Amino acid sequence: MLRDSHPNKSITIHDVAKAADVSKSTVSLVLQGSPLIRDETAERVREAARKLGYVYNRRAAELRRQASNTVGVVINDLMNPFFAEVLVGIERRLVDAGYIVLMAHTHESLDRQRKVLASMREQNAAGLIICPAFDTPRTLTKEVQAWGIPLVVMVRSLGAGSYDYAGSDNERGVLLAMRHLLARGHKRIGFLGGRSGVVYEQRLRGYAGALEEAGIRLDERLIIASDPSRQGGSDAMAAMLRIKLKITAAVCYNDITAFGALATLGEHGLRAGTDFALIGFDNVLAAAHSNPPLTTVDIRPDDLGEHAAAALMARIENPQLKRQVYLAEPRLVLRQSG
Amino acid sequence: MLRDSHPNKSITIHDVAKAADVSKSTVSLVLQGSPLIRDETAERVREAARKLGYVYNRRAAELRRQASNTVGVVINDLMNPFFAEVLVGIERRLVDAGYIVLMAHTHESLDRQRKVLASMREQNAAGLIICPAFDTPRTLTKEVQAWGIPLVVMVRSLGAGSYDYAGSDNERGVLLAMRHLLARGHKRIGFLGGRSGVVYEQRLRGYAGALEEAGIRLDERLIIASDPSRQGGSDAMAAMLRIKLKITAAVCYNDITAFGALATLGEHGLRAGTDFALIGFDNVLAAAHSNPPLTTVDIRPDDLGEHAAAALMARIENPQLKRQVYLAEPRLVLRQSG
DNA sequence: CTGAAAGCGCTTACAG
DNA sequence: CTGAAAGCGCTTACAG
Repeated sequence: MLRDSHPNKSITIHDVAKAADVSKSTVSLVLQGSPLIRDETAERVREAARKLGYVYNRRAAELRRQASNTVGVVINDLMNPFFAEVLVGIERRLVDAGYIVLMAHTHESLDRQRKVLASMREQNAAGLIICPAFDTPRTLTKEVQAWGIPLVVMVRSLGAGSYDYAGSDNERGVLLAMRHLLARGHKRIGFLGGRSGVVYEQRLRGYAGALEEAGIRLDERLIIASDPSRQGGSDAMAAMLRIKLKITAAVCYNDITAFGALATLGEHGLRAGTDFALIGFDNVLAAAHSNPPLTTVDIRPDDLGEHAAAALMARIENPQLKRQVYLAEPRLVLRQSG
Repeated sequence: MLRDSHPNKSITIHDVAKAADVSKSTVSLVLQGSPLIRDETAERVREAARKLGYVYNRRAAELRRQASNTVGVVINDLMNPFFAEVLVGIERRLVDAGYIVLMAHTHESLDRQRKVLASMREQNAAGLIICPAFDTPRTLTKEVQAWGIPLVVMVRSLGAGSYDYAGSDNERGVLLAMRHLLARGHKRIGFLGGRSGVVYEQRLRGYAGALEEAGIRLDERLIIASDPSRQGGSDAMAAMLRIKLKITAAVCYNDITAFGALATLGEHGLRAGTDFALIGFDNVLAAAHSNPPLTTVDIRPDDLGEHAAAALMARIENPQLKRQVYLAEPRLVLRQSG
């Protein structure tokens, strides 16, 4: 069987050199497209390489050059389409620039996060993009920087510090959503889902700010915490309906909690947009096709990923760069739910 | 700034050896936990390594050992949560076994697929898991095998051949869904969404088979093709409602097309489960929380990913293994939509 | 324009 | 139990 023979595993520039009757150096130079080599020689070398089925061993080259073209990206919740879309953006930008991505999923496990980070370090990653798991110690950024590896933190800020960051203006996003609801005459507006973490706090701040702006006193009972998941959103909406506080609208922690809320509304014979106004956050692809389509705060997830990647590459290019921060400017997308 | 000094980049076993006053060989042996080294010496070496902040350079080791602990996985549609879940399963299994994953996204682009595959080859991947982009030539498996790289194809079969494969019994899945609908008395059942590809053909075969089993003539007009996306499902459902053929139920190409269909139904004031019976395929996480919750064919996406990973590792261990095929056994999950 | 030599950070026979 | 030497597949001064 072909796969047993590993036919090309043993073919190196040395073999190509012999075949083309030149030195290893010449082969290497040709491979790098160096203008130092005469066209005729170069062609002969390329021909030999082709004929032998030579495969460049990039890792060997990188070892020698003390370089790396792999970037590690660690995601903690790929089941949330938001992160899948961010990842797509990151990957696209990185691959276009000639990098290749080492991807790891932590499932919010600090332990796993620690392990994959160490692993990526051993793999000599040129840089790291990480959305930290919940409860990640803030010292993480300093730690990674001490490793000498360029880092960009995304989505979940890790507090003050001199690390690069790509996220969104969460406070303003919720503020926009709230203003919209307020302008439509809603008085009793809930904040649905989510429970903790910086993102949660920032979004909640937007909620509080909008209320204050409108001169409405914040009623703690209208803030219904839950897991930041579909199930959580579903449960939170059930709780909201149960407490009967004449809530007529809600902004959700994120789109997936909103989807869960939509499901619960449906089970109660209610429809967002007519019986209740519901707004999500993120604008994942699915938001345009939920039932009903979700009004939400758009922070362009894939674009966010691209910015994270761009920041990392800039940092790799120039470690001296001053702190880079990308904050997606939120934009309210009106659809049918609210 | 710390990141500029790359403090550990230069520390090698050579430095550790000097510090511990032993040879490089000894350090290497200690790092590998060899029993050949006296405890006392080993401890001294470990201490020195710790003190110096030594980081193992796995790639150098792999170059020397002609080994690799990275596995490439190429996905073509990460925006479909099905693939995100499959990827999670793959990653989990692989990382648990000590591998690290190189991940690439092709967006159904053959060109990109070719590039990332070549890139993974240069990176000396120990194996490859790929869900081929649409229209991938069937020769791909032979090509990759000729590279000497263990391969498992997932989800989209590439025809007959001696490659390892992880997918699902699509025909039977749809058959189960159809039988359920038929048993509920539906006569005019549509097949919604999707357009081409093996998976499409297999699922359609299940549709046709069930009809035949029930003695119902297949009416081509009830097969409404579309993009295999939410938008496609939405459009397909709109078309289905337009043609007024008294269709009372449908099975969808997959869950995301079903989600789109749900949205269209909602826009028409209809609700799946009462006004129309709708069944999806895949059972992505979101299916449990759509509005209404989606009855669907469960093929346990993350489990499928784990099986793909397991098959690859088995192949890496033993290239002589006979062909491995994992076909997820579909199971109908009854929820509210149908 | 091209070749010989050294070296990237490891491991692995081979001695002793 | 430990060390000296060779080598994995490359690149890069340095000669010529």
